[in-house]
Amino acid sequence: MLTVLEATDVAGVIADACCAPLVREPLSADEAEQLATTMKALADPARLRLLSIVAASEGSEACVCDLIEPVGLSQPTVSHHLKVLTTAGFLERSKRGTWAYYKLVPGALDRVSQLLAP
Amino acid sequence: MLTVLEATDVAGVIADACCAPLVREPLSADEAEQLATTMKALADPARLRLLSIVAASEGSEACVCDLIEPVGLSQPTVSHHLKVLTTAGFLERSKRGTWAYYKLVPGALDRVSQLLAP
DNA sequence: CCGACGTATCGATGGTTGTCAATATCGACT
DNA sequence: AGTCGATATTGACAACCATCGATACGTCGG
Repeated sequence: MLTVLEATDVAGVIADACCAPLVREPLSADEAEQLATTMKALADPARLRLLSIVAASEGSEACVCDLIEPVGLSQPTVSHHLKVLTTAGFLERSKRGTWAYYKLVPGALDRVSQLLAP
Repeated sequence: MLTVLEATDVAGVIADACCAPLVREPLSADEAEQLATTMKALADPARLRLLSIVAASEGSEACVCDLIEPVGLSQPTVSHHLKVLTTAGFLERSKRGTWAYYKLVPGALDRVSQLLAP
């Protein structure tokens, strides 16, 4: 855990006009490692469901208590997955009172999408 | 290993005009499982490098012998990763003589890209 | 101040997976 | 047939990861 990466430069690689980075030229070892880290965050069914539930919520925002029952996992496990998604830059956390709200980071998914195809 | 999925319907989910499936409505357990399987194939640095090398080759095609040295892994390991990518629908294999050529499946990456963002 | 509640962290555990060496398979060439 | 070269499969092992129960942390209401 905790191979971090920043939210705004999803994998340190930018798509140009021609082609997506993946198919333009061979990835370096470092680039591949970073992209893989990002993809790993999306390579889990629980996390994908969490993302989609958050996305479909009011204001693309949901609190942990609303997420536990839909995904059918324990509260610690849900908390863990949310942390992974946050660390990967897909979600951002804001605490209001006792509750923690998770919100989609605008453009984060789009950037990953752009890395794969033009 | 060997949780398969077909090439042409990347995750059994189709993007519509409005939103990508991921952000449109909550994914079902099955949909999430299938999408996760697809993403897992892309969540490894060696496989990403293999994909990018194949993509950057003549005719988006390369034989195994050309891939071993660039990624710096053993031949069996490379063969394994190529199989994973093929099973996931990203590559297709064609044997010519002693050599096995792997080629990008047109549109496969694009479909995954569409699943993540409009 | 104390109990109740929502959330995060910790420790343990079972399952998955990336890797390699060894071996099998298959095609080509003599 | 026999050998060699390219690729795939097998078996084993270490590292990683998803999950849970137990617990700690913070915040609100009495």
